[in-house]
Amino acid sequence: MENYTTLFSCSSSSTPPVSSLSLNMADHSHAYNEFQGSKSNGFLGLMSEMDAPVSNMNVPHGRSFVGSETDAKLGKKKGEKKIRKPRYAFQTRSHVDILDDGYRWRKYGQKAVKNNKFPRSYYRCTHQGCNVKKQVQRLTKDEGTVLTTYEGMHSHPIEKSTDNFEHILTQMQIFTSSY
DNA sequence: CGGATTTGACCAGCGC
DNA sequence: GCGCTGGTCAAATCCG
Repeated sequence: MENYTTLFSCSSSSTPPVSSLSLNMADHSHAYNEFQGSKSNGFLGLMSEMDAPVSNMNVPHGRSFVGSETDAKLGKKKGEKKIRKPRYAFQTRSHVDILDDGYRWRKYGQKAVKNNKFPRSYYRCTHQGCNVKKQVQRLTKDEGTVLTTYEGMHSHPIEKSTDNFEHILTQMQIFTSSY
């Protein structure tokens, strides 16, 4: 699991506690049955999908990971204001958009995107002072895959048990920003 | 009754 | 300069 953490840190050289992320993920107890019970097959099948080529996502090519992110568009103001936070994209094989990672999210928007016939949902962490955002979008190509993009870092302990999240992680294909 | 969703409006950046 | 697109706000609504 450490390797995932490494991936996270790469683009966030300037971003603070990468440790918190890994910590949060490692911090768990158990709520596994939740997934085993209702969504069962979803993640199991994912494992096999795992080594399958990820090509068909909207990531341009090659540069699927490593923080190249930032800059690009968003003409910076005067040299430092609009620094875009690194974003971490997870492509997950699941039939449910709601991937509960243990944090409490409040939906604040939904938008239809041009290349997807499915809308993209915008969520924000409800914890006070924690403005971590994430957006969930489902791939047109196969609706069984959702792309979750996290932006920012949680500055507080996780709110519910996430034993399952660790499992999900091991079965996810991880990318970082740049698309 | 309080907090979470929904949904259309609004806004800013970018390409043409 | 205009229109398109992505991202956010906020009022109305829903639900426990």
